[in-house]
Amino acid sequence: MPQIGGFANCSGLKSSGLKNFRLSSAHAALLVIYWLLSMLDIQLLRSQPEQVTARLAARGYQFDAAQFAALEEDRKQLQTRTQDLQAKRNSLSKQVGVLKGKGEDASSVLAEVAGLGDELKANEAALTDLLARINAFVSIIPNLPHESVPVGASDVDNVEVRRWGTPRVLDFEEKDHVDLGAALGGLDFETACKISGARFAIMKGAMARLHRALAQFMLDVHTGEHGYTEVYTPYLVNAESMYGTGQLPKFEEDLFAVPKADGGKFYLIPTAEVPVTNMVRDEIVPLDKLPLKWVCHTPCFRSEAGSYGRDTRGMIRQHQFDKVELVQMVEPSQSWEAHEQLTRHAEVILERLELPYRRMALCTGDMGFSSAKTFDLEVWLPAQKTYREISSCSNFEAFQARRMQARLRNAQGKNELLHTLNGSGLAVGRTLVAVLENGQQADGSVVIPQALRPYMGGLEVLVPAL
RNA sequence: GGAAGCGUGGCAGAGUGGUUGAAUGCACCGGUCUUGAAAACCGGCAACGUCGUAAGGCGUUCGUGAGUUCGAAUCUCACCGCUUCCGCCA
Repeated sequence: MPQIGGFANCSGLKSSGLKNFRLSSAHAALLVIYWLLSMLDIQLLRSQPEQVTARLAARGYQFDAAQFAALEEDRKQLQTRTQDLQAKRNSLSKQVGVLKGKGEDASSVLAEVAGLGDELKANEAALTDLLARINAFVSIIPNLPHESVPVGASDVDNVEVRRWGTPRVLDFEEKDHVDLGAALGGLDFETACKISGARFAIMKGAMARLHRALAQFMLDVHTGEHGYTEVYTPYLVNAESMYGTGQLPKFEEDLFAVPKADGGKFYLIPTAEVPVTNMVRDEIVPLDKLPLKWVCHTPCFRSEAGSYGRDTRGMIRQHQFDKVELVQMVEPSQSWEAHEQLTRHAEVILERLELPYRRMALCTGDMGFSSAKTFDLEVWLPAQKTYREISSCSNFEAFQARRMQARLRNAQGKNELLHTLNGSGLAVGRTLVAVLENGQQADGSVVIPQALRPYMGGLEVLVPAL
């Protein structure tokens, strides 16, 4: 089993100064700038602003190159000046030590260094402030799309890459999973609404078991056949982790937060991507441990702010849903091959479950913030007579790794950022929906896919209660 | 919850105000020797940032942050984490 040196040591280390990302002190800001500067390579922003601007424009982000250049100009000047002053102070202080060591008078040197104090302090403060502004500017820039990503503005410009399976032609009026679930007596949204609110579900009996069976099945395939190591992680994480994978600082409103007694807060994970990917934060992974391949089954919590009115019926869009997540950390040269493999790993689940799907290459305008390229897998839902997203498989290249300072030691003994990838393999709730709707029969019963039957005690059909 | 202690480089472990970015050992890399390997010996070996075409210079970092000081791994305060003992609970 892969092990990463030292990550058991969870003592907070460099990160606790970043709490809530409020740059409350000079040093915190310096740390942010030194450790986490940008999700994009800052050198690239400096050396090729035109290309960066063009590529970001393709995904609908307006990069203000002129403002960045101005900030950089100021930064360069201030930083040089500050470091000169620091160097002077250091060397004079050393002289004091030498003189005192020899028992000589150091008062003239002391007077000289005292004169530096105010200017140095002012410069340091100004630099801290400027670096914080640059960081704020740069940390909300999304990743650059890979050159193979189709250019487009929204989901209508996504490109279908392949298609598997043929939707059944039903000779009866199809039901959606809500009606099927109600008739089967296993899906209950009303009671869930009473005890929690909208966008929650209760599953009972064989339905609950089917849900569990799906997760078990997925885990078994990924661990047994695809070479992933199962991992169990916290569901509550700190702000640094959310920052590392890119949910913060930009998307706080999508998250649920839990206050802590000390005034800080935990965030509920919106996906296992967050805890799993952050396992390598501030780590340097030896080459021979790569690739790291993790599979993780967790609940996911999303506020769904801004999606009022969308998918309000049924289990498609919930505040809480289960997902089996695939995560890989690989050498940079391997990440595109890994992206294809990881996507296949998710597709295999759909095929084993006999669910028709298609693979979509997301266009530049529809991709997530951190992604360099994303394939969505969409499963056929008979009741909606359309394909709906059930998995999203992304290569982030070094984007997340840069923020997390997740590195590998290469063959030359040098540290370099590794590449991170992840994908749903699959979203369990939506898979349940797909199994119900695709397996339905005229009498409202649902045929359980062969692959799941061992997990259902041999049960072949879900039958409506009379 | 009460008491005590600890947090230094990949690891172990020195270091209590002044060329200490940090002794020493292990690990690792290169070399000598050897038919080959081991051993022995010699040499090298932190990260990040920044300036520079480069060579290299400079800055920051000893759990995190704030302070004292001309100067902090070393002193003060707060916080985080870990260990041990007692209590409590399973």
